[in-house]
Amino acid sequence: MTTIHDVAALAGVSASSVSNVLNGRTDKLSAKTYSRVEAAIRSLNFSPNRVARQLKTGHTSMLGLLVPSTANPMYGQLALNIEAAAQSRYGYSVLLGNTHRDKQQESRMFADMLAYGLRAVIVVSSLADEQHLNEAARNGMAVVSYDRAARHTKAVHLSSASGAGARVVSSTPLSTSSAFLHGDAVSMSGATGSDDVSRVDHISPDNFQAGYIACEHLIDRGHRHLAFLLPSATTISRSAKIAGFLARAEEGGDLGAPVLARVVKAPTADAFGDSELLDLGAAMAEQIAAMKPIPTGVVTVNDMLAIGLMSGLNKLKLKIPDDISVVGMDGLPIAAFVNPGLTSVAMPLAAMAEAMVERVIARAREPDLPPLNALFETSLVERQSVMPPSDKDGKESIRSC
Amino acid sequence: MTTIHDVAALAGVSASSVSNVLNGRTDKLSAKTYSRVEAAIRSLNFSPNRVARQLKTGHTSMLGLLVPSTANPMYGQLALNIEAAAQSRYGYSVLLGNTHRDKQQESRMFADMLAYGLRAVIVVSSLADEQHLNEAARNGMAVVSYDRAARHTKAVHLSSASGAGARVVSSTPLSTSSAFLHGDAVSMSGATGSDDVSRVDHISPDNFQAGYIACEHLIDRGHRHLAFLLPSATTISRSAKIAGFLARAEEGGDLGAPVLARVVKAPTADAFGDSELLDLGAAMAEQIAAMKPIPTGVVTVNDMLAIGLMSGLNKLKLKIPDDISVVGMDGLPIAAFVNPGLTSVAMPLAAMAEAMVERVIARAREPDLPPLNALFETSLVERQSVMPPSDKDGKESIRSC
DNA sequence: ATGAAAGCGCTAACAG
DNA sequence: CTGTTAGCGCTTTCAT
Repeated sequence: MTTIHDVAALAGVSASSVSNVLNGRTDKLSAKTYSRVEAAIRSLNFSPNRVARQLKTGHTSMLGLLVPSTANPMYGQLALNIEAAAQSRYGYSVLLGNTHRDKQQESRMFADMLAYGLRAVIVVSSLADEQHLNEAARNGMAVVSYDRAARHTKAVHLSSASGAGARVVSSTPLSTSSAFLHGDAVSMSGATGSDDVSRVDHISPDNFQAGYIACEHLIDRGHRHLAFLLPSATTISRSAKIAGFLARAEEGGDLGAPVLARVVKAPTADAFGDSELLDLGAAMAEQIAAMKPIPTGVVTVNDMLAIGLMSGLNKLKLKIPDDISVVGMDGLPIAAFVNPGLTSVAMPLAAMAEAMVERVIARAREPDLPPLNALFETSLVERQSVMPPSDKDGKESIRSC
Repeated sequence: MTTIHDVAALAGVSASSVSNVLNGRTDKLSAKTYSRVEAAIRSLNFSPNRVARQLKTGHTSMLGLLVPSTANPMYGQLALNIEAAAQSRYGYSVLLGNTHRDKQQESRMFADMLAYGLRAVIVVSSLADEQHLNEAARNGMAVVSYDRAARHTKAVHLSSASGAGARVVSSTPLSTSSAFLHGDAVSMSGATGSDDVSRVDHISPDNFQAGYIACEHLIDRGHRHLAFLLPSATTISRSAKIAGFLARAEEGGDLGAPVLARVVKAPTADAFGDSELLDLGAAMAEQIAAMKPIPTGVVTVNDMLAIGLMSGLNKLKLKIPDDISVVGMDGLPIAAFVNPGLTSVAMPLAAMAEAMVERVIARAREPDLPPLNALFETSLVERQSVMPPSDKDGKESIRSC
């Protein structure tokens, strides 16, 4: 391995001069020395050892990324977007960890990253508890958390360098029943005192809004018997989605027609992780089918679950959307290619990815930034999995061939 | 940040003793000193700085992973499996890079990883050219390449620690027309002399076999007009799949009935990457529909392309499998959940991931290992996207309701 | 404008 | 058994 000293020797200067060239300190060298050193660097094809540099400066261009599972296309896509933004805009590389939403693993990975000298990590929604995140932040990590609705958010506009129309909204516009959200979110800080302000930044789709929109779409199409489907593990984002869903349901249909809205969770014993959402959705079809009255419209907490559910329902001879309408959340590309195409609430993934990268790097540089809680707008993308219910009770309809 | 010296001070010993404890050199310390140091470590919650350690030893527990795009569930899954194996079996972390099959990016990422002191990287099939991989290997990297069929393979049995039934076969059993494979693969080494033995290890599904199996399945079901669909960019693995496909087609059907087999590539101008395979498949439906005679069975180079294709065909009023049968390759979980379920040639992903991790770490430790070329068996998983053709010419059939 | 020297936190001879 | 010493490759005062 060629070192800075080899370059120095070849150029006939000292190591410090080479270092100065490497760091672009044009002012500290004569033009001729500078170019002589440059030539030496090129001719040796020298590239400085980042480890040595990091040991000296304490800085590294590496950022941590913790997701539940890259096997879930949602997180695969997110990882792609984050890596692209980090790489192209800041020259950062990403160290990846799959947490499976396991707190042990997550903590261990944080520790690893800390030991590697990383100062910036992006974490995707783990369980409700946020203590380990705060701890990492206290240890000098810049951490931005994805998919955790903030508690008391004011409208915020993100001054993104790319500024690509990423609009950030507060959760209040839809706050009709935001007490639900807040009531639930109270448990978020766990044991920490209420004034132990979180040192982690939050960037998230507006999950309350997503639940609200999904529910509203079904109601607008005439559905009155609704269900919200999710895995057993509770997360902040899932709670917010439920809250939005229920809030809209409470508002009722036309002329205040009552809407029956139920939340159905997988059995707590379910052994499905984020890599097995499809199987879980399929398995839960029976649970839906057994409900009385059977819901005519169901919204799922994410697209993979919806796709699994549709398949399971199909096996049970329940047709989508004829017998049951389904709306997912995520807006995955693949959702357009299942049959029928899945109507879904899309999240602005690329914009959020950029915002997270920008933010985590900014905070690593400037730890005393005021905390950010940014909620990104979601939007409904309509496909073929929703239609009006065949009759008011959601009984199976008779269709002619 | 607490250092080894803080620990040493607290325990009343020297830094070296602490170091010895950290590295488990029980023999070099008295039992009592050892436990005193351990106590100090615990009480300070000390964790050694890996950067400093790496600078000193030259070793890091980080491995590089280069994939085309984690947005393709195939690679998202692979990333998950690799990270899991690396982490749980060796305590390694994974530095991720999305290459988009771009040689520039790939080379830059290799350089980055080298600068970070990584000594092990796993790369997924980039374009045909392998020079940059060899160069990295020459620079002291252990590189294992995924999804590149080896040229002159002898049967190899992988002595995997997990040994979970991962059977490794050579490509020769199916070599009826392996000349095709070899002829194509000749371009693989590019400008390097033939004796410049590749220093990179190869682990791959048996792509020739996969193509062969897919074709055979269609032929067995009575199809005689076949097509093989793929993106414009040529890779080693794609060539091998085509070769297997054509080889089986040449063998013909029952009693030597001739089989018409055509290869259809996306227009070279296509702007679709690994993140847009679904769209590409959908877009290529027209190409298929316009073929004369129209194929009754098509196999695609991967599942995402197949799923896109089915959707596109569907829009063209061509029913799957009634009008056209489709078989994909990869065996993605999601393929079971589209409608109809996609018949696909599955690759033993987890086993390959483990083999790659094991191998890349082994070679990093022992650079002079003989090169490995392991081909893993593929297998057909039947779902609902294949049925016998409705008539010999593949004309659209009339179905009664 | 340039170089000498110190040191980031750790490990590994080598002495004692 | 334990401590002293040197040094991994780089950056950064501080003299010159």
